Amino acid sequence: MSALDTALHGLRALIADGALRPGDRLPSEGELCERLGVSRGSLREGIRMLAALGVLETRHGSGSYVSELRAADLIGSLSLTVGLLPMEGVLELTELRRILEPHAAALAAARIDVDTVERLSSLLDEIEASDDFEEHSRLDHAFHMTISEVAGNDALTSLINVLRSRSRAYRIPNAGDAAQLKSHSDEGHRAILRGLAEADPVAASAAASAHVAYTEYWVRRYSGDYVGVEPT
Amino acid sequence: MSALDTALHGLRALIADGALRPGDRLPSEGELCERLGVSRGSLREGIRMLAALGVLETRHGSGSYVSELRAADLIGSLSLTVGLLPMEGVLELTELRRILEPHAAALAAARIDVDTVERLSSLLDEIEASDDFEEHSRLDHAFHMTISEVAGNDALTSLINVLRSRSRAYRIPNAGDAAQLKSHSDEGHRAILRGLAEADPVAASAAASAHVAYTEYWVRRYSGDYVGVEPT
DNA sequence: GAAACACAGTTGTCATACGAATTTGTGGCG
DNA sequence: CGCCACAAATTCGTATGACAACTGTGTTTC
Repeated sequence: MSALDTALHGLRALIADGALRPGDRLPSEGELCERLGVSRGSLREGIRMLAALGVLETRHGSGSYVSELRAADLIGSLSLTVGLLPMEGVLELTELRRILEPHAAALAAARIDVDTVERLSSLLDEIEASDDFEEHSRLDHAFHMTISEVAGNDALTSLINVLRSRSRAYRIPNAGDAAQLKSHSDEGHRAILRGLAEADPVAASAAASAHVAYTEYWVRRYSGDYVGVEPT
Repeated sequence: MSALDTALHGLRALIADGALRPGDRLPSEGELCERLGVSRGSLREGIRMLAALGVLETRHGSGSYVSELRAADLIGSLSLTVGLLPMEGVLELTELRRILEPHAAALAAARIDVDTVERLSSLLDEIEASDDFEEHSRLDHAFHMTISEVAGNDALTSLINVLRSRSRAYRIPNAGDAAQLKSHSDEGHRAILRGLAEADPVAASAAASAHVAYTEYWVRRYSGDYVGVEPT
């Protein structure tokens, strides 16, 4: 077993066994080196790996701490890497969105309150008025994230966030296509909001499903492997 | 910007910009240190972080390589950490399973062939005959993974695998409860398989949904926050 | 009481050295 | 020529020492 494995599994075991709980501070690097029998370099590599996965957080001059170990945070650690996926991988993720986003919309429809509906509505006003790509992307993201937050499952929200972060990065080069996409997207948003406002999970879910499917259509179209007819 | 950030973002940029593609070997650590202007220690910490996230793979004496960057692999990197989640987090994940597994079952029902149905059936024979916890757990896992593989989306399979790996770890201490769980679980498996064999997505999905819900019932029951009546 | 300071403890970074594994080059042999 | 054995070079793995940067705390000073 390599020194790195020793450090990694040693640290993980400290948490798994309950010796270290969320929020706790780890012993200093020097002490951990002695206890685990590895050099400081190997130990630090192990700490970094767990930090990359969202399990540990290190503060310069203070120490390393066990994170709160929320499912949403661990899932969120993927956001650093999904941006590296090639196009084929993005389609797999879009399929996951097609499952999760309608579900989130249905849950949200059952739980949403009037104030949130109002906030989403004014968000759509802004979106429709915006013609700057960056701003539009930001507002669009806020709209969808608000919905999944209302759904009430943080892990679900985080997962949707990770999945969306990838498709969101694309900018449609053709101006005509971009305008068509925006127009259709605006309609889709209104349809989702109608479902939410009427507390109709089926309608909200169906609208969200159509919305993701439309996104997927454009991803396929620009990734070159599109086969079929244009969506209506 | 810290040296570690420099190394991490430098490496990530090499991949994001296309200078390094899946399968490529990275320049040696010495050369990367010069190019990025950081020490070998800091560089290695960056490499380890990307390795933990499934983006890089290092082979002793040979070099570091860009992974295939499959969505399934990146998602699979979570399996090291989900085992550390406290019980509340597990319930969030079970809710995700309640969304994903029925969907996978529905997809599988539309795509499954006779041979696979036969294989699943004999797998269930083994499961029902088994009374060893470890073996039962392994076979149960094989049954569910086969279904999600048939569904045809590797990212979905990997995600379900990660989510299941957590709930699977629990052993029901009470012998009577364990027997009841197994009996009910066996029935659920047969119901799912019937849906698959009849190529009935709705039936398969409903059976999978009930199966996950039953698991969730036991998780809640043993985590102490169960409120409600027993499932039928 | 509040601000400024000094100090100990901790992580961040670098440089160097050597061990361990792989890859490559080389020479000899059939 | 093809193949094998062996040595050399390359590369990652690990350890050590040193110092900078930062944090938290207690103390001094006004």
